[in-house]
Amino acid sequence: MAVDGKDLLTIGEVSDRSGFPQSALRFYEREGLLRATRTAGGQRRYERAVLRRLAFIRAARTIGVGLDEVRAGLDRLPDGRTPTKADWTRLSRSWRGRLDEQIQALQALRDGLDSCIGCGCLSLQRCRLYNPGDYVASYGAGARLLPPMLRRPPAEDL
Amino acid sequence: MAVDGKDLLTIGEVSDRSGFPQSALRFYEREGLLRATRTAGGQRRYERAVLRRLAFIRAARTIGVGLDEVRAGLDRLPDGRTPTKADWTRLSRSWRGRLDEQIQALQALRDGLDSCIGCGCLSLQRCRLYNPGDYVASYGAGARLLPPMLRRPPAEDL
DNA sequence: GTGTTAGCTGAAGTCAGGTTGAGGTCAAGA
DNA sequence: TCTTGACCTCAACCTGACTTCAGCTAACAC
Repeated sequence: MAVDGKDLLTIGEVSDRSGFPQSALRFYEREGLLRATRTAGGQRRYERAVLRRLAFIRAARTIGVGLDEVRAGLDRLPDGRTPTKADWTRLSRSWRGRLDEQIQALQALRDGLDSCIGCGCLSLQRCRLYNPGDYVASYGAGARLLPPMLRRPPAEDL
Repeated sequence: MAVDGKDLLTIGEVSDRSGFPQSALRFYEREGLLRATRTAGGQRRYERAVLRRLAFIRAARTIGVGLDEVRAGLDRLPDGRTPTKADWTRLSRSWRGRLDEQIQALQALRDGLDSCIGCGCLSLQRCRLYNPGDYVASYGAGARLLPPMLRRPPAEDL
């Protein structure tokens, strides 16, 4: 494990410590989100800093940031030196506003639903749930507001 | 349009009035969410009630309900008679709780982010953003909390 | 040196929720 | 009747984020 004093990690170790499957780590490397050195035999060896990078990726994915954007963020990290806390903080600060927007969008939806429950309208013209606001509507018909991970199994009382 | 007094709608009319592309209407029919009668020549003719059904589908999709679950909901509508407002209300009431849960999950995420910003930690062990609560975590690694439609283009200050 | 476990690649598959295209048919107005 | 726009089917394709598989090699413990 501790090889020539450099303490590099195998893909299995990175997988165990980060929780990402090895397949995802290889995928992220292909996609340019991670880098790894190789042994003479071609196996990946990761620096410890990759764990922080993966933490960033996990956090970004959790709030719905796409990989393209994650890559863009990671690409702005300083090239030569190991990123500092301040670098990571700068990166994550912009998510706060994004999350706020997402919460507001959902709350608007809920309010719309409240105005529908009881009237049973779901009117094509008037219902706020059917005709969400501009922000939501601008993404076009059929778009998904919420992802699989927040979906529950069908409610019994439906 | 008004054929033998029954006032059936063509797929084009349903598309125009509902906002769903014709391709989606055909897809929903294949998936068992809609039904249509056919003309002698095989063209679809829809009853007006399909518009309300589509309103339900649109609303459900907007809050992130998958088609499987939408179908399950629609299947519970009374078979013989035209659904009443009360039927639709019953169907949509259960979404309220779901939306509340979704909003709470996002708020928890935001609070976690707040505790991270400034410390720049993103610690694998401690960071709440990296290790979201049980509800979220139970959906497994790599899951997406938020969908494309709530994603903004990359922020300039990232 | 041998066995076991871990790792490699590239291609293909998965899932949802549809869209797109080719090639052909129907319905309605002039 | 003719024409033109609307409609039909079936199969293939799309996006995003990965996973899975087959067939093979590396690393390490004994």
